[in-house]
Amino acid sequence: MKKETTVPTMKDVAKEAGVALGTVSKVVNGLPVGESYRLRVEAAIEKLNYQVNSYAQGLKSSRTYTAALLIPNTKTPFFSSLAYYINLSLLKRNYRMLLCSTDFDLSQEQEYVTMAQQNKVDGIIGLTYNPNLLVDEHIPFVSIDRSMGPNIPCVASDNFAGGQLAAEKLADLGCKHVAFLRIGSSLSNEPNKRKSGFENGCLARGLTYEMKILNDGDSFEEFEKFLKDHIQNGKLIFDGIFCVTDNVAWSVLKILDKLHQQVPEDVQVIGFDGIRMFGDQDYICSTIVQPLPDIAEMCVELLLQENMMPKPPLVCLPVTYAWGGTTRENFEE
Amino acid sequence: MKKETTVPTMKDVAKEAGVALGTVSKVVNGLPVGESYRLRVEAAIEKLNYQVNSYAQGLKSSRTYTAALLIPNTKTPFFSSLAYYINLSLLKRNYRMLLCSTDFDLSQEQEYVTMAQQNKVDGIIGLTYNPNLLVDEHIPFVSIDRSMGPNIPCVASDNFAGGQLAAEKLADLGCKHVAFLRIGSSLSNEPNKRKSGFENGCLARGLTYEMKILNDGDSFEEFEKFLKDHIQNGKLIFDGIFCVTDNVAWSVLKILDKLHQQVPEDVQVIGFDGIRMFGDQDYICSTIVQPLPDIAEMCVELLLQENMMPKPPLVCLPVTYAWGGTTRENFEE
DNA sequence: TTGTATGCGTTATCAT
DNA sequence: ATGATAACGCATACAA
Repeated sequence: MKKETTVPTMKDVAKEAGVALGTVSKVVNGLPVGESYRLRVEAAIEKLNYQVNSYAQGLKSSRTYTAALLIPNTKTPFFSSLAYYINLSLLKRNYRMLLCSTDFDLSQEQEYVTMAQQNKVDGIIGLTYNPNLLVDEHIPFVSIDRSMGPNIPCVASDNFAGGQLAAEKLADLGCKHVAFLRIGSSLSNEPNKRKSGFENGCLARGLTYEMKILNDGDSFEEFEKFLKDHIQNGKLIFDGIFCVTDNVAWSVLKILDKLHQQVPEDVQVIGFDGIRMFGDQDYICSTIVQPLPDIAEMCVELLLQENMMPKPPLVCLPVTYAWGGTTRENFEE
Repeated sequence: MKKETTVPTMKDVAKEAGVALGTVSKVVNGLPVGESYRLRVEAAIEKLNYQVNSYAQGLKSSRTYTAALLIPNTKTPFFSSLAYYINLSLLKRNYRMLLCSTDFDLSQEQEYVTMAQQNKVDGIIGLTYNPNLLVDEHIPFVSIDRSMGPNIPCVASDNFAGGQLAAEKLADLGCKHVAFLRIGSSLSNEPNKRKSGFENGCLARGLTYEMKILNDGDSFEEFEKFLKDHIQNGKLIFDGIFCVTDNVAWSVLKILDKLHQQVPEDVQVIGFDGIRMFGDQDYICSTIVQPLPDIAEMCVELLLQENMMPKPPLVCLPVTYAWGGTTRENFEE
């Protein structure tokens, strides 16, 4: 009483329908075939519950209709939303998504790329941190947030404009002396431009500013020290703070609370990313929103576009400002 | 000047090394082979930058070392964390993960299952909502949070114990009259047991309670109405509220704030799931924490265990209580 | 239009 | 121990 575990193949279908192998193949692939034959084949497929073996298919065509997404993890809201939208965009084109969490591990990143190249996927979308990442010429690769060379397109938000927008918003809302708080990799990537954009915006709007840039190992307590050092007579000398991410903003909000500074009355805070509670509800803070659906769509588009021709090296997508409770709704003096 | 896009195969390696095809295969698979041969083959592999074609491999062995994860999405914190841990557990066993977001779409769920059965994956882990989901006998399937039949193991938190624990905690913290707020599918699944567990706990500890159970289409405003109706002389008659998820708890907290009820002074709130800010920081509220890493590990273990023998139909994993600011830290009268 | 035959890259079973 | 050869399931060029 052994359970028959063999799955029916095209050959079985052909035998069942009393037609040739090739005919079945044509029916399966929607190629023209005699009506009566088609019906018989379809009946046989139904009867045997036949499914094409995509591995045999892939072996022939070297197309797998699968793309790999390399991101650090899916726990962090930004990455998990990104994964969500990229999955959606891939699905729209009938592609499946292989998810590869790298946990910021550089060698893991390389391993995944190598793995992905073993003909398992048609292309890779990667948000990676390994500056020496080796990726084969032959496999389509699209990078997020970091330029990886002339032949690999990079998709990102317009981080510079985002920084600028933050400065402008703070100015619009009445700020005079602001701060920029940053933590991040020493790696050269697109999000680093938030700083320059912010400086630019401050200069343009006559805001004076100070910066606190944490090193890789530092904890958020450094921010607390920094802010504490800038309190005079119980009052923070900044009336606006731009944080490099919503996560930083959120930590800063906790610190400000501890230091008895009212937000947004005493000091207004703007973050970056556009993280929402539970993925789709309120914003955590006032923020510069990254256009995740657009980023995803662009990545997939670039990855799958047939003509390898003119792939742009860098695509920056427009960001928007969203109010999230940590800035004034309107400026009234 | 056409770019040669063909990838080297075993045959190329064999030719390069001057050995037979089979020998290369053995080297690649770590089978015993003459030392000098091995070195020559390895050199050739290195030189040609050869990678095994996993599709050809899969065609032979019908093992793909890939599992599919079916979840509604990766935007919601609970699902995205789940995906993260399952990915980790799979990786530990050298399995890759195909991510399938179903968006709660029942037909989409079925489509994914069918797709997954096309020999693309060795097994499926699914958190699904389609009561009529058809899954082939031949493919290993592990369900999360919902029993799907005698042959499909189901892994879940001990939801009943979780509900009970919530009641006990509220009792321990001095509550007398509490409420249970629930929203969820009418589908029969494990999380539904939170209610029974809570009732059970209330009875055991002499708590009186009321319930508000929303229907599928209802909005959270129903909760607001319910709570407003239970305010007497400006004071809520409940001193404790158990919410079926952290998401509900969070909405309830906003409502309570609007109704000028102090948390946890006037009323204590406990959620369920153990969602943290940014995936790994503070809890959103006091909560019953689901053991996601254990759930993931158990799912993968059950999915990949070789001997198909005695798969338990239902595995319930222990939950814990975590303080998250919406309950008192200790009970003092 | 339909059937037949070959090859995709790998593994495994043979002889050698 | 190594080399040749036959499958694996499908697609396709070619013959009927």
